[in-house]
Amino acid sequence: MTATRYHHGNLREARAQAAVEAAREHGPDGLAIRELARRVGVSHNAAYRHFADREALVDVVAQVAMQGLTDAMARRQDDVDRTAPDDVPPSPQERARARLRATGLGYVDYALAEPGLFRVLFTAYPEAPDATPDADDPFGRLNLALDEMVEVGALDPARRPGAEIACWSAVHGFSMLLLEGPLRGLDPDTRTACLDVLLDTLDRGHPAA
Amino acid sequence: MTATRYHHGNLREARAQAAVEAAREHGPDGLAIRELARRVGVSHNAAYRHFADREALVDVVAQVAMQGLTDAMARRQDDVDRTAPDDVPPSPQERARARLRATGLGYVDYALAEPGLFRVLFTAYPEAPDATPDADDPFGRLNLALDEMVEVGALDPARRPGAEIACWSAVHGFSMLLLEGPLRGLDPDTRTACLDVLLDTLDRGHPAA
DNA sequence: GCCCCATGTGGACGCCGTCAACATGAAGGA
DNA sequence: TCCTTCATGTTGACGGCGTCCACATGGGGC
Repeated sequence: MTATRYHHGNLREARAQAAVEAAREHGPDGLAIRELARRVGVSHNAAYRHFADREALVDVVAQVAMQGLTDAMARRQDDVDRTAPDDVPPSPQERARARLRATGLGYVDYALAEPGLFRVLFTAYPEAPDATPDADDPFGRLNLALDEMVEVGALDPARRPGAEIACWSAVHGFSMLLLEGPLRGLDPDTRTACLDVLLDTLDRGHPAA
Repeated sequence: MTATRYHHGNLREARAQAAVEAAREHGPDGLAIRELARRVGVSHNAAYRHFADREALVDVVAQVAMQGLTDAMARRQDDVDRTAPDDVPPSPQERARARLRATGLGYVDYALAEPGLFRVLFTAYPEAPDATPDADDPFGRLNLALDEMVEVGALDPARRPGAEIACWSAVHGFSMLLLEGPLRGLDPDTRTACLDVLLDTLDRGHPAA
Protein backbone atom coordinates (compact mmCIF):
# COMPACT_ATOMS: atom_id res chain seq x y z
CA MET A 1 0.00 0.00 0.00
CA THR A 2 2.76 2.49 -0.81
CA ALA A 3 1.65 5.92 -1.96
CA THR A 4 1.47 6.84 -5.65
CA ARG A 5 1.22 3.31 -6.90
CA TYR A 6 -0.78 2.23 -9.90
CA HIS A 7 -1.61 4.77 -12.49
CA HIS A 8 -2.58 7.53 -10.20
CA GLY A 9 -1.56 6.76 -6.65
CA ASN A 10 -3.67 4.73 -4.31
CA LEU A 11 -6.80 6.47 -5.41
CA ARG A 12 -9.24 4.73 -3.17
CA GLU A 13 -7.66 6.28 -0.13
CA ALA A 14 -7.40 9.75 -1.62
CA ARG A 15 -10.93 9.56 -2.84
CA ALA A 16 -12.33 8.49 0.51
CA GLN A 17 -10.42 11.26 2.22
CA ALA A 18 -11.73 13.85 -0.23
CA ALA A 19 -15.21 12.48 0.29
CA VAL A 20 -14.98 12.95 4.04
CA GLU A 21 -13.71 16.47 3.54
CA ALA A 22 -16.52 17.32 1.13
CA ALA A 23 -19.15 15.80 3.38
CA ARG A 24 -17.76 17.73 6.31
CA GLU A 25 -18.20 20.96 4.38
CA HIS A 26 -21.44 20.40 2.49
CA GLY A 27 -23.21 17.44 4.01
CA PRO A 28 -24.69 14.70 1.84
CA ASP A 29 -24.98 17.03 -1.15
CA GLY A 30 -21.21 17.41 -1.17
CA LEU A 31 -20.84 13.73 -1.95
CA ALA A 32 -21.03 13.98 -5.73
CA ILE A 33 -18.96 11.46 -7.62
CA ARG A 34 -18.00 13.84 -10.39
CA GLU A 35 -17.16 16.70 -8.08
CA LEU A 36 -14.93 14.46 -6.01
CA ALA A 37 -13.23 13.16 -9.12
CA ARG A 38 -12.40 16.73 -10.04
CA ARG A 39 -11.15 17.45 -6.57
CA VAL A 40 -8.80 14.47 -6.63
CA GLY A 41 -7.69 15.40 -10.13
CA VAL A 42 -8.92 12.32 -11.87
CA SER A 43 -11.56 11.72 -14.48
CA HIS A 44 -15.11 10.97 -13.52
CA ASN A 45 -15.84 7.27 -13.64
CA ALA A 46 -12.50 6.42 -12.10
CA ALA A 47 -14.45 6.14 -8.89
CA TYR A 48 -16.33 3.14 -10.22
CA ARG A 49 -13.21 1.05 -9.91
CA HIS A 50 -13.35 1.50 -6.14
CA PHE A 51 -16.97 2.12 -5.29
CA ALA A 52 -19.92 0.32 -6.79
CA ASP A 53 -22.02 3.46 -6.83
CA ARG A 54 -22.67 6.68 -5.00
CA GLU A 55 -24.24 4.81 -2.14
CA ALA A 56 -21.05 2.89 -1.50
CA LEU A 57 -19.18 6.17 -1.28
CA VAL A 58 -21.71 7.49 1.20
CA ASP A 59 -21.30 4.34 3.25
CA VAL A 60 -17.58 4.93 3.58
CA VAL A 61 -18.15 8.44 4.86
CA ALA A 62 -20.91 7.21 7.14
CA GLN A 63 -18.49 4.77 8.72
CA VAL A 64 -16.08 7.58 9.48
CA ALA A 65 -18.91 9.61 10.95
CA MET A 66 -20.03 6.65 13.03
CA GLN A 67 -16.58 6.38 14.55
CA GLY A 68 -16.49 10.11 15.20
CA LEU A 69 -19.84 9.95 16.94
CA THR A 70 -18.70 7.05 19.08
CA ASP A 71 -15.56 8.93 20.05
CA ALA A 72 -17.47 12.06 20.96
CA MET A 73 -19.71 10.06 23.25
CA ALA A 74 -16.76 8.24 24.79
CA ARG A 75 -15.02 11.55 25.46
CA ARG A 76 -17.95 12.91 27.43
CA GLN A 77 -18.37 9.67 29.30
CA ASP A 78 -14.73 9.62 30.28
CA ASP A 79 -15.04 13.19 31.48
CA VAL A 80 -17.44 12.04 34.16
CA ASP A 81 -14.82 10.02 36.00
CA ARG A 82 -12.00 12.40 35.20
CA THR A 83 -13.69 15.48 36.62
CA ALA A 84 -15.09 13.75 39.69
CA PRO A 85 -13.43 14.95 42.88
CA ASP A 86 -11.21 12.24 44.38
CA ASP A 87 -12.12 12.99 47.97
CA VAL A 88 -15.89 12.81 47.56
CA PRO A 89 -16.58 10.00 45.11
CA PRO A 90 -20.09 10.10 43.72
CA SER A 91 -22.51 7.36 44.55
CA PRO A 92 -22.87 4.63 41.94
CA GLN A 93 -26.31 5.97 41.13
CA GLU A 94 -24.99 9.47 40.63
CA ARG A 95 -22.19 8.17 38.48
CA ALA A 96 -24.54 6.12 36.32
CA ARG A 97 -26.88 9.07 35.81
CA ALA A 98 -23.95 11.31 34.98
CA ARG A 99 -22.63 8.84 32.47
CA LEU A 100 -26.01 8.48 30.83
CA ARG A 101 -26.28 12.25 30.59
CA ALA A 102 -22.77 12.39 29.18
CA THR A 103 -23.79 9.93 26.49
CA GLY A 104 -26.44 12.35 25.31
CA LEU A 105 -24.13 15.34 25.59
CA GLY A 106 -21.55 13.61 23.41
CA TYR A 107 -24.18 12.80 20.83
CA VAL A 108 -25.26 16.40 20.46
CA ASP A 109 -21.65 17.53 20.67
CA TYR A 110 -20.83 15.61 17.55
CA ALA A 111 -23.94 16.69 15.69
CA LEU A 112 -23.02 20.32 16.27
CA ALA A 113 -19.29 19.91 15.72
CA GLU A 114 -19.62 17.93 12.50
CA PRO A 115 -23.05 18.68 11.08
CA GLY A 116 -22.10 17.54 7.60
CA LEU A 117 -20.80 14.17 8.69
CA PHE A 118 -23.66 13.71 11.13
CA ARG A 119 -26.21 14.25 8.40
CA VAL A 120 -24.42 11.86 6.08
CA LEU A 121 -24.43 9.25 8.82
CA PHE A 122 -28.20 9.37 9.03
CA THR A 123 -28.75 8.97 5.34
CA ALA A 124 -26.93 5.65 5.53
CA TYR A 125 -27.26 4.33 9.04
CA PRO A 126 -27.16 0.53 9.09
CA GLU A 127 -30.60 -0.82 9.84
CA ALA A 128 -30.46 -3.24 12.70
CA PRO A 129 -28.52 -1.93 15.66
CA ASP A 130 -26.87 -5.11 16.95
CA ALA A 131 -28.47 -6.42 20.08
CA THR A 132 -25.11 -7.01 21.71
CA PRO A 133 -23.97 -3.78 23.36
CA ASP A 134 -20.64 -2.82 21.90
CA ALA A 135 -18.60 0.06 23.25
CA ASP A 136 -17.41 0.85 19.75
CA ASP A 137 -20.87 1.71 18.51
CA PRO A 138 -22.96 4.73 19.49
CA PHE A 139 -26.08 2.71 20.17
CA GLY A 140 -24.03 0.15 22.05
CA ARG A 141 -22.54 2.79 24.31
CA LEU A 142 -26.01 4.05 25.11
CA ASN A 143 -27.15 0.56 25.95
CA LEU A 144 -24.17 0.01 28.22
CA ALA A 145 -24.91 3.25 30.03
CA LEU A 146 -28.52 2.20 30.56
CA ASP A 147 -27.46 -1.25 31.74
CA GLU A 148 -25.28 0.45 34.30
CA MET A 149 -28.28 2.47 35.43
CA VAL A 150 -30.15 -0.76 36.08
CA GLU A 151 -27.21 -2.44 37.81
CA VAL A 152 -26.79 0.31 40.37
CA GLY A 153 -30.50 0.59 40.94
CA ALA A 154 -30.99 3.95 39.26
CA LEU A 155 -33.46 2.55 36.76
CA ASP A 156 -36.29 0.10 37.30
CA PRO A 157 -35.40 -3.03 35.29
CA ALA A 158 -39.03 -3.24 34.23
CA ARG A 159 -38.61 0.06 32.43
CA ARG A 160 -35.30 -0.81 30.84
CA PRO A 161 -36.73 -2.21 27.57
CA GLY A 162 -37.27 0.63 25.19
CA ALA A 163 -35.35 3.12 27.28
CA GLU A 164 -32.51 3.09 24.77
CA ILE A 165 -34.88 4.10 22.01
CA ALA A 166 -36.42 6.82 24.15
CA CYS A 167 -33.03 8.33 24.93
CA TRP A 168 -31.82 8.01 21.39
CA SER A 169 -34.97 9.61 20.04
CA ALA A 170 -34.64 12.58 22.33
CA VAL A 171 -31.06 13.51 21.54
CA HIS A 172 -31.45 12.65 17.89
CA GLY A 173 -34.54 14.76 17.52
CA PHE A 174 -32.87 17.65 19.26
CA SER A 175 -29.89 17.37 16.93
CA MET A 176 -32.03 17.20 13.81
CA LEU A 177 -34.20 20.14 14.81
CA LEU A 178 -31.02 22.11 15.39
CA LEU A 179 -29.16 21.07 12.27
CA GLU A 180 -31.75 21.18 9.53
CA GLY A 181 -34.99 21.83 11.37
CA PRO A 182 -36.88 24.79 12.74
CA LEU A 183 -34.38 25.21 15.57
CA ARG A 184 -31.52 26.07 13.27
CA GLY A 185 -30.41 29.52 14.25
CA LEU A 186 -31.00 28.89 17.94
CA ASP A 187 -28.16 30.71 19.68
CA PRO A 188 -25.59 28.55 21.49
CA ASP A 189 -26.61 29.64 24.98
CA THR A 190 -30.26 28.79 24.52
CA ARG A 191 -29.11 25.65 22.84
CA THR A 192 -27.20 24.29 25.81
CA ALA A 193 -29.94 25.41 28.16
CA CYS A 194 -32.50 23.48 26.14
CA LEU A 195 -30.29 20.43 26.03
CA ASP A 196 -30.06 20.60 29.80
CA VAL A 197 -33.83 20.71 30.08
CA LEU A 198 -34.11 17.82 27.67
CA LEU A 199 -31.72 15.61 29.62
CA ASP A 200 -33.35 16.60 32.89
CA THR A 201 -36.73 15.68 31.51
CA LEU A 202 -35.46 12.26 30.47
CA ASP A 203 -34.10 11.83 33.97
CA ARG A 204 -36.92 13.16 36.08
CA GLY A 205 -39.91 13.56 33.79
CA HIS A 206 -42.28 16.48 34.03
CA PRO A 207 -42.21 17.32 37.74
CA ALA A 208 -45.44 18.62 39.16
CA ALA A 209 -45.48 22.02 40.81
CA MET B 1 -61.03 30.83 -10.61
CA THR B 2 -63.14 28.59 -12.85
CA ALA B 3 -61.57 25.35 -13.96
CA THR B 4 -59.87 24.99 -17.36
CA ARG B 5 -59.29 28.65 -17.87
CA TYR B 6 -56.23 30.10 -19.53
CA HIS B 7 -54.30 27.98 -21.94
CA HIS B 8 -54.28 24.85 -19.93
CA GLY B 9 -56.68 25.03 -17.04
CA ASN B 10 -55.76 26.57 -13.75
CA LEU B 11 -52.40 24.96 -13.78
CA ARG B 12 -51.13 26.24 -10.48
CA GLU B 13 -53.74 24.24 -8.65
CA ALA B 14 -53.24 21.08 -10.68
CA ARG B 15 -49.52 21.35 -10.28
CA ALA B 16 -49.66 21.82 -6.53
CA GLN B 17 -52.00 18.86 -6.25
CA ALA B 18 -49.69 16.68 -8.33
CA ALA B 19 -46.79 17.82 -6.19
CA VAL B 20 -48.53 16.75 -3.02
CA GLU B 21 -49.34 13.41 -4.58
CA ALA B 22 -45.75 12.89 -5.71
CA ALA B 23 -44.37 13.91 -2.34
CA ARG B 24 -46.77 11.56 -0.62
CA GLU B 25 -45.44 8.69 -2.70
CA HIS B 26 -41.75 9.44 -2.96
CA GLY B 27 -40.87 12.06 -0.38
CA PRO B 28 -38.74 15.07 -1.23
CA ASP B 29 -37.14 13.25 -4.18
CA GLY B 30 -40.53 13.01 -5.83
CA LEU B 31 -40.70 16.78 -6.07
CA ALA B 32 -38.95 17.15 -9.42
CA ILE B 33 -40.15 20.02 -11.54
CA ARG B 34 -39.79 18.16 -14.80
CA GLU B 35 -41.39 14.99 -13.55
CA LEU B 36 -44.38 16.93 -12.26
CA ALA B 37 -44.69 18.78 -15.53
CA ARG B 38 -44.91 15.45 -17.30
CA ARG B 39 -47.46 14.20 -14.81
CA VAL B 40 -49.70 17.21 -15.36
CA GLY B 41 -49.24 16.90 -19.11
CA VAL B 42 -47.53 20.21 -19.64
CA SER B 43 -44.07 21.13 -20.77
CA HIS B 44 -41.23 21.60 -18.34
CA ASN B 45 -40.65 25.22 -17.50
CA ALA B 46 -44.35 25.96 -17.41
CA ALA B 47 -43.91 25.64 -13.68
CA TYR B 48 -41.79 28.74 -13.59
CA ARG B 49 -44.86 30.88 -14.27
CA HIS B 50 -46.25 29.79 -10.92
CA PHE B 51 -43.28 28.91 -8.75
CA ALA B 52 -40.04 30.84 -8.56
CA ASP B 53 -38.00 27.68 -8.25
CA ARG B 54 -38.04 24.19 -6.87
CA GLU B 55 -37.86 25.49 -3.34
CA ALA B 56 -41.11 27.39 -3.79
CA LEU B 57 -42.77 24.19 -4.91
CA VAL B 58 -41.45 22.38 -1.87
CA ASP B 59 -42.79 25.16 0.32
CA VAL B 60 -46.29 24.66 -1.03
CA VAL B 61 -46.17 20.96 -0.23
CA ALA B 62 -44.66 21.70 3.16
CA GLN B 63 -47.60 23.92 3.98
CA VAL B 64 -50.00 21.11 3.18
CA ALA B 65 -47.96 18.76 5.33
CA MET B 66 -47.93 21.29 8.14
CA GLN B 67 -51.70 21.41 8.11
CA GLY B 68 -51.90 17.63 8.02
CA LEU B 69 -49.60 17.39 11.01
CA THR B 70 -51.65 19.92 12.92
CA ASP B 71 -54.84 18.03 12.15
CA ALA B 72 -53.36 14.71 13.24
CA MET B 73 -52.36 16.24 16.57
CA ALA B 74 -55.74 17.87 17.01
CA ARG B 75 -57.49 14.58 16.31
CA ARG B 76 -55.60 12.78 19.07
CA GLN B 77 -56.13 15.64 21.46
CA ASP B 78 -59.85 15.65 20.81
CA ASP B 79 -59.92 11.91 21.42
CA VAL B 80 -58.91 12.52 25.01
CA ASP B 81 -62.14 14.30 25.88
CA ARG B 82 -64.25 12.21 23.58
CA THR B 83 -63.22 8.86 25.05
CA ALA B 84 -63.30 10.02 28.66
CA PRO B 85 -66.11 8.36 30.60
CA ASP B 86 -68.84 10.84 31.43
CA ASP B 87 -69.51 9.48 34.89
CA VAL B 88 -65.95 9.57 36.16
CA PRO B 89 -64.38 12.72 34.71
CA PRO B 90 -60.58 12.73 34.94
CA SER B 91 -58.86 15.20 37.19
CA PRO B 92 -57.54 18.33 35.47
CA GLN B 93 -54.02 17.01 35.96
CA GLU B 94 -54.88 13.69 34.37
CA ARG B 95 -56.57 15.45 31.50
CA ALA B 96 -53.60 17.74 30.89
CA ARG B 97 -51.17 14.84 30.93
CA ALA B 98 -53.39 12.88 28.60
CA ARG B 99 -53.63 15.78 26.20
CA LEU B 100 -49.87 16.28 26.21
CA ARG B 101 -49.39 12.61 25.49
CA ALA B 102 -51.99 12.83 22.74
CA THR B 103 -50.01 15.65 21.19
CA GLY B 104 -47.03 13.37 20.85
CA LEU B 105 -49.13 10.48 19.62
CA GLY B 106 -50.62 12.64 16.89
CA TYR B 107 -47.18 13.77 15.81
CA VAL B 108 -45.91 10.24 15.34
CA ASP B 109 -49.24 9.23 13.82
CA TYR B 110 -48.75 11.67 11.03
CA ALA B 111 -45.10 10.81 10.49
CA LEU B 112 -46.05 7.16 10.02
CA ALA B 113 -49.22 7.79 8.03
CA GLU B 114 -47.65 10.29 5.62
CA PRO B 115 -43.93 9.65 5.67
CA GLY B 116 -43.36 11.40 2.37
CA LEU B 117 -45.13 14.59 3.35
CA PHE B 118 -43.57 14.52 6.79
CA ARG B 119 -40.10 14.35 5.32
CA VAL B 120 -40.84 17.16 2.91
CA LEU B 121 -42.06 19.27 5.79
CA PHE B 122 -38.74 18.99 7.53
CA THR B 123 -36.70 19.97 4.53
CA ALA B 124 -38.57 23.28 4.49
CA TYR B 125 -39.77 23.98 7.99
CA PRO B 126 -40.03 27.73 8.65
CA GLU B 127 -37.28 28.78 10.98
CA ALA B 128 -38.72 30.70 13.88
CA PRO B 129 -41.67 28.97 15.49
CA ASP B 130 -43.79 31.93 16.49
CA ALA B 131 -43.71 32.66 20.17
CA THR B 132 -47.47 33.06 20.33
CA PRO B 133 -49.05 29.66 20.75
CA ASP B 134 -51.42 29.10 17.90
CA ALA B 135 -53.74 26.12 17.76
CA ASP B 136 -53.32 25.96 14.01
CA ASP B 137 -49.63 25.20 14.22
CA PRO B 138 -48.04 21.99 15.47
CA PHE B 139 -45.57 23.75 17.71
CA GLY B 140 -48.30 26.04 18.96
CA ARG B 141 -50.51 23.12 19.91
CA LEU B 142 -47.64 21.60 21.86
CA ASN B 143 -47.10 24.86 23.68
CA LEU B 144 -50.77 25.13 24.55
CA ALA B 145 -50.74 21.61 25.93
CA LEU B 146 -47.73 22.43 28.09
CA ASP B 147 -49.32 25.65 29.28
CA GLU B 148 -52.31 23.64 30.36
CA MET B 149 -49.98 21.36 32.28
CA VAL B 150 -48.69 24.35 34.19
CA GLU B 151 -52.13 25.83 34.78
CA VAL B 152 -53.47 22.70 36.43
CA GLY B 153 -50.33 22.20 38.45
CA ALA B 154 -49.09 19.15 36.59
CA LEU B 155 -45.83 20.85 35.64
CA ASP B 156 -43.59 23.06 37.71
CA PRO B 157 -43.67 26.51 36.05
CA ALA B 158 -39.94 26.77 36.69
CA ARG B 159 -39.46 23.84 34.35
CA ARG B 160 -41.81 25.07 31.70
CA PRO B 161 -39.20 26.95 29.61
CA GLY B 162 -37.58 24.55 27.23
CA ALA B 163 -40.11 21.81 27.88
CA GLU B 164 -41.64 22.37 24.45
CA ILE B 165 -38.31 21.76 22.82
CA ALA B 166 -37.69 18.67 24.91
CA CYS B 167 -41.04 17.18 23.94
CA TRP B 168 -40.67 18.13 20.31
CA SER B 169 -37.18 16.66 20.16
CA ALA B 170 -38.33 13.36 21.57
CA VAL B 171 -41.21 12.71 19.22
CA HIS B 172 -39.36 14.14 16.25
CA GLY B 173 -36.32 12.02 16.88
CA PHE B 174 -38.47 8.94 17.25
CA SER B 175 -40.20 9.70 13.97
CA MET B 176 -36.97 10.32 12.11
CA LEU B 177 -35.30 7.17 13.43
CA LEU B 178 -38.36 5.25 12.28
CA LEU B 179 -38.76 6.87 8.89
CA GLU B 180 -35.28 7.10 7.51
CA GLY B 181 -33.09 6.08 10.40
CA PRO B 182 -31.84 2.85 11.94
CA LEU B 183 -35.27 2.05 13.35
CA ARG B 184 -36.89 1.69 9.96
CA GLY B 185 -38.16 -1.84 9.77
CA LEU B 186 -39.21 -1.87 13.41
CA ASP B 187 -42.43 -3.83 13.48
CA PRO B 188 -45.60 -1.92 14.37
CA ASP B 189 -46.10 -3.60 17.73
CA THR B 190 -42.62 -2.83 18.99
CA ARG B 191 -43.09 0.61 17.52
CA THR B 192 -46.10 1.50 19.60
CA ALA B 193 -44.56 -0.10 22.67
CA CYS B 194 -41.46 2.04 22.27
CA LEU B 195 -43.53 5.16 21.74
CA ASP B 196 -45.31 4.36 24.98
CA VAL B 197 -42.01 4.07 26.81
CA LEU B 198 -40.86 7.32 25.25
CA LEU B 199 -43.91 9.25 26.35
CA ASP B 200 -43.78 7.67 29.80
CA THR B 201 -40.17 8.68 30.14
CA LEU B 202 -41.00 12.26 29.24
CA ASP B 203 -43.71 12.16 31.86
CA ARG B 204 -42.00 10.36 34.72
CA GLY B 205 -38.32 10.25 33.84
CA HIS B 206 -36.17 7.24 34.56
CA PRO B 207 -37.75 5.79 37.68
CA ALA B 208 -35.36 4.14 40.10
CA ALA B 209 -35.90 0.54 41.01
C1' DG C 1 10.78 -9.55 -21.86
C1' DC C 2 5.94 -10.24 -22.45
C1' DC C 3 1.30 -10.59 -21.44
C1' DC C 4 -2.79 -9.87 -18.34
C1' DC C 5 -5.76 -7.42 -15.93
C1' DA C 6 -6.40 -3.93 -12.55
C1' DT C 7 -6.82 0.77 -13.09
C1' DG C 8 -7.96 5.11 -15.40
C1' DT C 9 -10.16 7.70 -19.74
C1' DG C 10 -13.63 9.54 -22.90
C1' DG C 11 -18.10 9.45 -24.61
C1' DA C 12 -22.95 8.76 -24.31
C1' DC C 13 -27.62 8.57 -22.22
C1' DG C 14 -31.19 10.25 -19.53
C1' DC C 15 -32.19 12.63 -15.56
C1' DC C 16 -32.28 17.24 -13.10
C1' DG C 17 -32.87 22.78 -12.36
C1' DT C 18 -32.71 26.98 -14.63
C1' DC C 19 -32.32 30.77 -18.10
C1' DA C 20 -33.71 33.07 -22.55
C1' DA C 21 -36.30 33.58 -26.62
C1' DC C 22 -40.45 32.71 -28.76
C1' DA C 23 -45.61 31.40 -29.40
C1' DT C 24 -50.46 31.79 -28.14
C1' DG C 25 -54.68 33.23 -26.85
C1' DA C 26 -57.96 35.47 -23.41
C1' DA C 27 -59.23 40.05 -21.70
C1' DG C 28 -60.22 44.57 -22.25
C1' DG C 29 -60.11 49.07 -24.34
C1' DA C 30 -60.76 51.75 -28.90
C1' DT D 1 -65.40 44.53 -33.90
C1' DC D 2 -60.69 44.55 -33.98
C1' DC D 3 -56.35 45.10 -32.04
C1' DT D 4 -53.15 45.30 -28.48
C1' DT D 5 -51.29 43.61 -24.23
C1' DC D 6 -49.72 40.56 -21.11
C1' DA D 7 -50.19 36.38 -18.58
C1' DT D 8 -49.44 31.78 -19.70
C1' DG D 9 -47.24 27.92 -22.01
C1' DT D 10 -43.38 25.98 -25.37
C1' DT D 11 -38.84 25.03 -27.31
C1' DG D 12 -34.15 24.95 -26.91
C1' DA D 13 -29.93 25.33 -24.56
C1' DC D 14 -26.46 24.94 -20.71
C1' DG D 15 -24.20 22.78 -17.02
C1' DG D 16 -24.37 19.22 -13.44
C1' DC D 17 -25.52 14.76 -11.89
C1' DG D 18 -25.15 9.17 -11.77
C1' DT D 19 -24.23 5.38 -14.54
C1' DC D 20 -23.14 2.23 -18.49
C1' DC D 21 -19.96 1.20 -22.30
C1' DA D 22 -15.89 0.68 -25.09
C1' DC D 23 -11.26 1.72 -25.03
C1' DA D 24 -6.37 3.00 -23.34
C1' DT D 25 -2.40 2.17 -20.31
C1' DG D 26 1.02 0.41 -17.75
C1' DG D 27 2.77 -2.35 -13.43
C1' DG D 28 3.52 -6.95 -11.65
C1' DG D 29 3.81 -11.72 -12.16
C1' DC D 30 5.30 -15.23 -15.22
